[in-house]
Amino acid sequence: MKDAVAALFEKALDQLVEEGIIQVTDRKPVKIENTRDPAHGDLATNIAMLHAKSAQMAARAIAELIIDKLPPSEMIRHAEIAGPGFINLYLAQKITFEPVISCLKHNKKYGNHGGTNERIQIEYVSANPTGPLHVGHGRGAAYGATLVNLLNARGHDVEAEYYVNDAGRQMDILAVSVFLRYLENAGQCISFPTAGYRGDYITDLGNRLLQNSSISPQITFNELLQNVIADTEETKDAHIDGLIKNTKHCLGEEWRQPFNLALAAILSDIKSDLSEFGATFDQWFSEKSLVESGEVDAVIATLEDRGHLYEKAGALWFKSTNFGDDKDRVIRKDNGETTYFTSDIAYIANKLTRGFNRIIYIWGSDHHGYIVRIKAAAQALGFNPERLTIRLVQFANLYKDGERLQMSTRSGSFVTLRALRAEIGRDACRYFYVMRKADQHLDFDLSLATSQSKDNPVYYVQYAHARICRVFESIDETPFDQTRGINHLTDLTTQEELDLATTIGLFPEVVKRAADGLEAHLVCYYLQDLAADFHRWYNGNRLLVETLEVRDARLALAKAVQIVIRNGLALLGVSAPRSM
RNA sequence: GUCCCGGUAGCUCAGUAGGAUAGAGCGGCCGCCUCCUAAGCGGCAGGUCACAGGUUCGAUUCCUGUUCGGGACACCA
Repeated sequence: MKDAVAALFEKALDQLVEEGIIQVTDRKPVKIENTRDPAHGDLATNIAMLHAKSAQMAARAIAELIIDKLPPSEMIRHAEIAGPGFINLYLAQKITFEPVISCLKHNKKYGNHGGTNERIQIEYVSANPTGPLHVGHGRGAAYGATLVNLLNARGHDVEAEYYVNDAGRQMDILAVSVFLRYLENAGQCISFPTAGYRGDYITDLGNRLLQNSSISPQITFNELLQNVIADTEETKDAHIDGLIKNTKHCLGEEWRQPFNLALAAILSDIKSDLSEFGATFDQWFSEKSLVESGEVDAVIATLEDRGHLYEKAGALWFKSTNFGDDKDRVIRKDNGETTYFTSDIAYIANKLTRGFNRIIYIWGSDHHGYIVRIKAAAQALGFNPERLTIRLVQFANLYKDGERLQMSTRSGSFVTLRALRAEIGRDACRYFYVMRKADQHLDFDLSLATSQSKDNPVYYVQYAHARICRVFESIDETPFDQTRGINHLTDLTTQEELDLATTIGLFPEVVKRAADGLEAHLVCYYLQDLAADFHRWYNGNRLLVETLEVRDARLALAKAVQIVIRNGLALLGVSAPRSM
């Protein structure tokens, strides 16, 4: 519709130039904007001001000429010059209600856009499977899941993926932690390493290992301590590495039992947690599979062939400084092990050859230093780094009773996502997590969120939906006739009704902007605006009036609001309750 | 030291492809239920958009500098 209006202005401008009335050396495209203030009409354009300079005329004079040449259209009721040279447009009332009709027609698809043929992969959460998800992961999950919905609504072909870090040292630490709890459960006296994982879930896993495994229990903790440096603050890493080495040696093939048990149990917990949270994935990609398939070695060879590697101090380095990084990065340590970064390079290579036009990563903001690095790797492998988009999510700070809660997976004193959901519910969780810009700190006040008070904006939006449902339930005798309602929409003349229709019309644009800019929070603000428009209208006007034409027109408008709220909340993964 | 993110109402925050009188929620004050859910609505008060330059017809928005706050900078994952 805006495009059609813009075309009218282009035509008028063309004519003025053609007739030589104005000379424009720097022609700019016409932009039609929504007005912020109803006093400025429905739409506005600054086209006259943009050309004032090159035409060497006053903006208001140009505006006058343009309005003069504007081709007649039934869309525009009135055009006027305002302020320094804006042209404000008042739409025909019929046009104002067009979005309502469109919304009723498309229903669940209202707000969606046509297919773009763009294949996008989005990777999110990807937390190490070393423990349950905590509230910090929750934000990435909520943000990523909402983006998946938004990008789908935008018409892209989206694939969501979780990268499982099931290889590497952290997993070894996990396995040895479980094994030590196993020994402890078996009655041995152990001293648990400082660098081990300490949560209760580790003890539970140790217990399960004891009950289900076929590990021969002769191994003693003292054996594992052979030649291992003492566990002090300075040597805790070397200490646990020694324990890992000895445990692997003592257990041999059986090492896989604590390892696999822990991985399977924790991953399955993460999967169900995310699923209950409404965060879905098309693919769970294993880091281990990259190692086992030889892709890690292959990518090292490729980098070697391309001349991006060198050796120094016994380690193999990637010359990432050639691609803007501020220092080179180790690919293979002097002890022969590859680093997590090496796997990441193999992973990005794998992703980039799977046919996606665009690859989106959602990372915790503490990873911001890796952006340059991963793009450098992509570039070194011959790919265009522009295909990668990396979005950082600031961790959420959790507050309770005005006090900030400390979180640490290692110490076990963290608050899990599961616990958070249990306390405040999925809806409030999902909404709160994304209502702030992702790269901003989020203070998550548990006391406030658990209070279930009206301060919670999610209730405000849901309440509007529930109210509309109740209205429809209260219809007596003559049922709602949508066609009759649509035919009489122009009977609705109050400012509240016109505002609502206009706001409904903004929804597809909001979806587009939010998807294109990866800004999920826009949906929250939009829904709060829409709900506010509705509550204002509802409060001052009775919907179920005697005159059926007016009643059904109002019901048609209310139904459109209901559809948009439902669709908008669905994007956020929040339910639209029929009653509250 | 280098690099990110930010500084907008008492508080928490929206708002930039540059536009008109800068918005919302909460908190404060004053009102509104014989009526489809008052988990709601209306009104009032509250601002040198951190500071200083620059670009522009026009800057909260873009550029530069300053300042303050948060974070990141491993042969860790």
